[in-house]
Amino acid sequence: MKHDALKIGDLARNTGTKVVTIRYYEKVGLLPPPVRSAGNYRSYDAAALQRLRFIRRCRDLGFSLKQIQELLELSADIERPCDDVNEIAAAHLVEVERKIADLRALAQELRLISATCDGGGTISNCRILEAISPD
Amino acid sequence: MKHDALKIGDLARNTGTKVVTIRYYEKVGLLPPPVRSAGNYRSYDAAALQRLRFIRRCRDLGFSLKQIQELLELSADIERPCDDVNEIAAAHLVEVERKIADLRALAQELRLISATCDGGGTISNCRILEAISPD
DNA sequence: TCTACTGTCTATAGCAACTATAGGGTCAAG
DNA sequence: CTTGACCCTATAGTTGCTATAGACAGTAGA
Repeated sequence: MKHDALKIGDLARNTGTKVVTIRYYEKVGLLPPPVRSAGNYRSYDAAALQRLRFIRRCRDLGFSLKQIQELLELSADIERPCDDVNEIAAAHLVEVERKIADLRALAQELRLISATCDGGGTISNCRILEAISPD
Repeated sequence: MKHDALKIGDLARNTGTKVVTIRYYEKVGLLPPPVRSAGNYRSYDAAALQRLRFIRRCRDLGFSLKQIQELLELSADIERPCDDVNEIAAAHLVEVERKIADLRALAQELRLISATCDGGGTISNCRILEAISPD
């Protein structure tokens, strides 16, 4: 008795993923092709659900599909040192922190630029465009 | 005497843009097609250089090509109210600030996850993978 | 049983903002 | 007159999906 035969739509609802996205994950090799029902429908088991949940969680954490692929491969090989996982996470953190720094500088500049607008003028004497223009 | 006949490579060096990217900007309508030399080379004038500088500056500020297109169209019409420009800049700022907030939450979670690693273990008891896994 | 409706299937094209590659033509210097 | 740096077009690839078309599967009501 297969109590856990899930259709793609069930998987989608259970993980907050769109059906097309699940098929896309399969195409790029993140999800293994599941068995098919008599009517050629994809039929998933609990392991697939678990795997997709992991993928989605990683996506929420900002990992790229490639990084997730690596994490999944690592996690399949229980002999591998844990440090490999930590390395991926740490590298990602560095990247995220760099992005934050960039965006903060950006926001500051945008605030300055916006502050130069006294409103009511026309483009011909727009201070914002001046501020954006180089030189 | 055309003192300002620039080839695409000159434009590239002067703006820190790759040659292919300049051609791409032309294809998508951000840069007008320039006149061509006898040998069919693109020949730019100072105005084109100025325009490309503006585009690159906006890209640095994180504006999308579509937003830049709007800004360029606005700036061509000197009668338009300046508020239109401010609106684009303000909307962009909101977006950037939202992105920063998201990334900060993310970084915090990644730091927590990474902190659970005591190193030297194997995947079989990897705390990071546990931390990432949903449920 | 028919029919309507929802869900699923494949395959293809599109999005942003480029980057890379192939296969050629142009131009200045040695 | 050949080498090398530059330029040309056109096409395909990248990331992570989303959208669309046209067809089949399964279910519930009339």
